[in-house]
Amino acid sequence: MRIVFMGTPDFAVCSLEELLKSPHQVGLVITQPDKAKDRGKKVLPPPVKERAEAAGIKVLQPIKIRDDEEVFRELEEYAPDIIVVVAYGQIIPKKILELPRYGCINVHGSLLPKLRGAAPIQMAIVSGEKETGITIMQMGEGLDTGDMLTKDRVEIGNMNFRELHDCLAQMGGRLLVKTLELIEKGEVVPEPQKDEEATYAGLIRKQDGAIDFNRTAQEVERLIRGFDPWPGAFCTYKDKVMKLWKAQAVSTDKEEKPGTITSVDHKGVIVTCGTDSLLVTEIQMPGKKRVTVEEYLKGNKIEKGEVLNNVLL
RNA sequence: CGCGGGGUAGAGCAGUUGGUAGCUCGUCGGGCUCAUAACCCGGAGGCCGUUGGUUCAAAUCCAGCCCCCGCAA
Repeated sequence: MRIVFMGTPDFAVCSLEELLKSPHQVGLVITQPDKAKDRGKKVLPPPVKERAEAAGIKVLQPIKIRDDEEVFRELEEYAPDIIVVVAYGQIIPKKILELPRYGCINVHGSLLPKLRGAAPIQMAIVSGEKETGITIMQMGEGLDTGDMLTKDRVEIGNMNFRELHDCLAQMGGRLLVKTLELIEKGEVVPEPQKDEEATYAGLIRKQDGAIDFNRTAQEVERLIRGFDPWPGAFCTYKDKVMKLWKAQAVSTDKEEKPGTITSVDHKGVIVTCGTDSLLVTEIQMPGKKRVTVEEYLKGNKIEKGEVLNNVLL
């Protein structure tokens, strides 16, 4: 099939990669404009752009695809059979959705109708789902509300965000190629989503990583794991921001105020939470690297009885 | 030129009023102990990120470069 690919971050690169390996023909890629990110305010191209250019594919980067006439003309001219959208980052107007013969399909990182929205992978971990997966759907006008075409699932286990992200990205690419095959053969059976079962995972902001020790140790642990490596879960220690990167919930009978450190040794630091306690084993202070608590203690001191505070926002 | 912290022994840190480098852990050897991620004794291990400058003398002062990290986006 003649395909137009729309996507932006690493997550989308996997799908593009699989398409390039497949017999399908990707003739045009649309991605977000280059943005100033990172230290030193460097302007960097989105990962999908880099990969597409390496493959010699034409790349368009409209500021607002919604009312970009030129992009629409290019699309008409290329006349794709289908448009594949993976984490593109902009709302796609109806006239583009309806342009290709098979319309637009989207690779989404959750088992719809659960976790519609921008950050399904992090939120699958944070909200404590046992399993999640990939859903490929026919795009409609609503937010991730289109009919579901195919699904693939995976157990979350103890994966952190990075691990689950990479896992789903690859799974998405493979399922995408398989789905295109089914579409060509006319073997897909679109299944409507049950709106009443829908949940949402909105854009994550940096401050969502603020830890609240009044919550249960399990919840805090999931926040740490689900936001690793970005944006990270953090609190304050001695008036500095401390990020927690690895921890596990442990049961206790202590009655300390949440945030209180009740034990410090080479295995880690035990912090009281609203329910149960958290054994923290890997941390990071500002300007420093991530280190295990064991390493941190070789050159620094943490005293029993000190308190980790919630960051005040 | 977005703001800021940092590169010192395998690891984490101290040392910056310039004067031949120190702590904790680890490691190696020995001892103690029923036992030990415990304790005691002893040893090895650093061209102090890199290049150049100031100086009798630089980890320490000055300039450039490389790399790591926090914030902000």
